[in-house]
Amino acid sequence: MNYWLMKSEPDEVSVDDALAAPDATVPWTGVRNYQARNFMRDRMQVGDGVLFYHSSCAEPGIVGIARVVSACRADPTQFDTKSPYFDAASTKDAPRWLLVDVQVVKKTRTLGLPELRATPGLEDLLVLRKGNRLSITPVEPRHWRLILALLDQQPT
DNA sequence: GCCAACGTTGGC
DNA sequence: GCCAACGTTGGC
Repeated sequence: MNYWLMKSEPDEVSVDDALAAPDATVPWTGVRNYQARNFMRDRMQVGDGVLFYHSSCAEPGIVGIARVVSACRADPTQFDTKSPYFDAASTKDAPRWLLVDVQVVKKTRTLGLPELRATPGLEDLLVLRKGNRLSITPVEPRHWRLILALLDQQPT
């Protein structure tokens, strides 16, 4: 059992969009970074915990708890010529890009970056590190526990 | 819109 | 394999 933080731009897929989907489950399309892909391929397992994070928006931060509900498989958008995620160099025999299905367990309050940064014990959370751009990052169990506790409290 | 940080590409 | 140029991410 591992824990992850997964970024989504709410303009594309917000936590509300995911909640509105059948079974509150969405295919995590559009990962086009090898390190993030390899996390899904090599280390993610069904049942892993996920922090649903909104990026590139007015209030970036954690907005929900989710879980991984499928093994990784080929991301169909890489074969869709009309998709911004189309990759002409990928083939169906050897798909380059993968996805997993993610199910929202519950929407939470927005735990924004300033509050995350101000929380003792989260200094090493990868998403807070300067220059971090990875859309999928592993989350330490102690960070996971701390964040879940924070989400149950009022903003500080 | 700006820009720092990082990833990718491609010439050599 | 090196590394400069370029593209992307994402907070502000």
